[in-house]
Amino acid sequence: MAMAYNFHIIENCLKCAFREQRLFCDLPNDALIKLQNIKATSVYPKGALLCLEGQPPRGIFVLCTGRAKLTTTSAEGKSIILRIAEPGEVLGLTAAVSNTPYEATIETLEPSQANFISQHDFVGFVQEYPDVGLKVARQLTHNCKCAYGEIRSIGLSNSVPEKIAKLVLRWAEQPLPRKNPQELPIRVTLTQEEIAQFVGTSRETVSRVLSEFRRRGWLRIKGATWTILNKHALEDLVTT
Amino acid sequence: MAMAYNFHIIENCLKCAFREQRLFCDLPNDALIKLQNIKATSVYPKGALLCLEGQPPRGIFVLCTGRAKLTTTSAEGKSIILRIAEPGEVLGLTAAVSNTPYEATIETLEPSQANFISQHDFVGFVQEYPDVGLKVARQLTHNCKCAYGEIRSIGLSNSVPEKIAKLVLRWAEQPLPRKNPQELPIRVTLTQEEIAQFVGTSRETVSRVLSEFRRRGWLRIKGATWTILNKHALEDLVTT
DNA sequence: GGAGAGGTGTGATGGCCGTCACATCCCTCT
DNA sequence: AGAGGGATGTGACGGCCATCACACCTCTCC
Repeated sequence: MAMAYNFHIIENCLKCAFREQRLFCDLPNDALIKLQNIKATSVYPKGALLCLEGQPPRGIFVLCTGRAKLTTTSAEGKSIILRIAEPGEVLGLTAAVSNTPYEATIETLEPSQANFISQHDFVGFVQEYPDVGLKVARQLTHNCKCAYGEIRSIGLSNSVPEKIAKLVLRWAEQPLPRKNPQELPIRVTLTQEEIAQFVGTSRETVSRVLSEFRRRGWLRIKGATWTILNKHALEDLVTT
Repeated sequence: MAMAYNFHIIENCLKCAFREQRLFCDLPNDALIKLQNIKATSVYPKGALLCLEGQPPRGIFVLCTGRAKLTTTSAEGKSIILRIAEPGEVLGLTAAVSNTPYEATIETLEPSQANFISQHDFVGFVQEYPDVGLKVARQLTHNCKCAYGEIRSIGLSNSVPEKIAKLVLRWAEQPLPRKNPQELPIRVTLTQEEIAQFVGTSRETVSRVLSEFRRRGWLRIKGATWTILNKHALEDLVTT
């Protein structure tokens, strides 16, 4: 996989190009220098596990590059996706703040870079810089909102097609560059199995629903690139 | 309702008997004095609405006495309970911190007292006292955990009986004083309709499941007082 | 005390979707 | 190139539960 070679590591938080757009990293210089000192940068391949649900908190992760999947698993091995974390998010916060076991298992969906901060350093960092506390609160509200959205999606939708349409439309908010105004291309890196875990259904049902969407000419699927051909139809399904 | 007469209002946060047990109120004296100045105490009857989902945030509420129900509603009027807030919780935080519309509609389940703090005062309060930021983070992590628990409950359970058993067992963690060691009495103030909204099912199904629990001799229901007669059987249902 | 509203119990029916089963397709690795 | 594992498509079947419908019960409020 050539990926490893053109993967760019961000070593220095102060010079990070994304610094200002990112929730947690847009800090005053003195705080950022401290961050630079206490962080440990790591690079993970796709499918790496950053932490495991139920384990005592070791610290937090600032996701610099790549996306990660947060899942929780039941006793009988069934699991559900809580959310997909985007670059810039801080992971493991709930556990670190309340000093309780990790709520979710975090798995990278792509080759990723993350800065780890130990529990001890993190607590000191928060206490020393008031700005950091605010960022922490922001990230936590984001987590809450995602969770509430998930509850709405799972609990209030009537049918699986509706939930899947909802999910696809959410992904369509960040589309790929479009060539044809009628067509809305998006990139989907989740497997059908993962989509099933996201909407709380079975893999087979996802397959069937997507077939149906294609049959009706609403969607085209070619590998990881999906093209929404009839956004309106999908929206009608949701408004139900 | 005689309730109105023996309802005790807590006027002074500094002298509040619960001060130390409560997440948000266990603050240094100077912060508490400030809190005392910016808060507006109100008393609400049962069924009062503190805020409405989708409205711009006006401020936060510290729930001093009573419990409240947080719900979110879909376009077609179906609604689901996000959680039941207990005395001492801070409500409306997600909205206030991120300055976005309220995520939920908050309705009192009992006659309640709440201290309101306006958006403006709250922001100042957080910035002035670092301790407050920490408390805010704690409350937010609590919200997250509740939400994740709800997602697990709705998304990972197979059957409605399982979800209801889970709910009943959660309530059983704070039982009423028990007379008979075999019997575990709990107080349930939710209607079957509300229970249905909590577990994402229909009212009729809740009724049927509870009937079944009674028929098997696992549960006795007399008004708002339920008695768990066979905790083990309920737990077996959940372990599935 | 009677009306009316809100909460609850229960039958009948039908459809969605979970589960099992298997075929196919598409990678990746040797 | 062939093997093998993972991802996907699709049929058959059956059960759970949403929905409709209605009776009854229990409050509250004139």
